[in-house]
Amino acid sequence: MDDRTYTADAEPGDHVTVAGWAHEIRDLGGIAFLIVRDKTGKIQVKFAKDEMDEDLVETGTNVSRESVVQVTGAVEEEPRAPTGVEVVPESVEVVAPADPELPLDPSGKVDAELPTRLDNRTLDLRRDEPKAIFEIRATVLEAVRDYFRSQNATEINTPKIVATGTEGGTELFPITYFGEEAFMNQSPQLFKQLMVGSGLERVFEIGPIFRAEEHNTPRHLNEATSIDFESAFTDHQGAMDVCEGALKAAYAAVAEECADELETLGLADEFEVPEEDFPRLSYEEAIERVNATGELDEQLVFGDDLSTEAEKALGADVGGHYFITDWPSEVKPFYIKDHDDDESLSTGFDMMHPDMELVSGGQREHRYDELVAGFEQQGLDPEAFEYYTKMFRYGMPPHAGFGLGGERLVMTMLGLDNIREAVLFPRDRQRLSP
RNA sequence: GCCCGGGUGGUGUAGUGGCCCAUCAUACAACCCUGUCACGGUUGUGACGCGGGUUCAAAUCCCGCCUCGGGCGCCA
Repeated sequence: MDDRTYTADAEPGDHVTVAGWAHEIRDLGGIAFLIVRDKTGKIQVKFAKDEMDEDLVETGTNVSRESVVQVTGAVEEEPRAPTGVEVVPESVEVVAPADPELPLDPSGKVDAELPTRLDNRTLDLRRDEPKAIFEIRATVLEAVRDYFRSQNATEINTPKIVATGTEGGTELFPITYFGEEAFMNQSPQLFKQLMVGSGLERVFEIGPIFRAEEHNTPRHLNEATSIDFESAFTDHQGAMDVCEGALKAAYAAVAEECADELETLGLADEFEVPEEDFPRLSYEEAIERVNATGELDEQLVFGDDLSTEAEKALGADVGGHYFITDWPSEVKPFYIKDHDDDESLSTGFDMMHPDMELVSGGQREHRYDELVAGFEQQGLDPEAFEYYTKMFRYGMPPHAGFGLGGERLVMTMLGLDNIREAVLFPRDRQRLSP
């Protein structure tokens, strides 16, 4: 089967073997057409009943839809065929038959709802639109990886099974580890920080994170892909620069390499690579701007977190990606450093898409005494994190970084209405299988 | 965690007390059709999430369960 020809590569005059799925069979009486679909597209196979071997015609026109078929024959130019060429078959083999009743219709004549599609993801991904999303997702991940490498960062992989949580706050999935209590990690935060104090200095990781929150929204997952970056000898401004660069690199790569996929998703005309610098609004400016929109019933005051409603009002007002900086210290976790000249303000930042939060980052607290004090202030036991705090006693440089939600990046980039569209097999409150 | 809203053939739907042994599309089966490209035509197959209740009468109203989606909180 290695010598098969992709349907997109079949040229008139070629003698080929194409293999793929029976997309559709149209029997017009004396003539019938079998449409074979593969990764690259579709090609029509013609059966002229009077002129061809009866068994051949029988096999070719009685295949059930979505069966795997292999067709060998001559490729002919044919203006009446959908792609301008068609295969005149010499042999047709049903490699793997499909049951006639399909749980969803890959030809797209009848829509299926998301849960049905996720239950039958394999069949769903025979359709062009979901397939395009994952081709684009792969391009996004490749682009950010290349970008981080160009920024002299080293790719790392940190443990997903851990003894203690990262920030204490969010719910963790407990597991049993050889009889001991353990958890699925909610973030590589602490480990990537340990690495900036190592000889690697500047690192990134693209990997899964696990959060046991029982939220049920179109923008949350219980297993998500986190795109993390952390660097020694930089501050929150430097981290924001890299964050912005990574996001722009992802958009640029998709614009450059995924024209067909964008076309499939109906985004060819509207897709834009952000060119301008992302505005960096301080938290204080942000709440003032939200209040000025008049969209909210109650005015925000300093110290309030931004509600979903507030985020949307601000996003609509700004109209593109932007940062919110200088958050009040108390709303950010202990490992975020406060400003030296104003301890009530942190160096934490969020990067926002007009529709939702994409990134959270900041300069980290690298001073041992302050870090341990931070643990205590948040009611956490520094002893439990000794593996982490200890390393701050042996020369931990100033550093900063961020975490970017991979699925949210793809979701906002493509205007998907549900984050589950951006994961092959999403894990959410209701879904553990497939 | 709190609060809403749903579950009707394989898939997607219509149907708010009798007009429903349930509509339409697609699928599937059979037949007809020599250029389809959502092929077309004829005939047929196939469903009210589960349990209880109200009523002369329940897909439709009520209760419980199961299950799914969404909003908020929180976050990436």
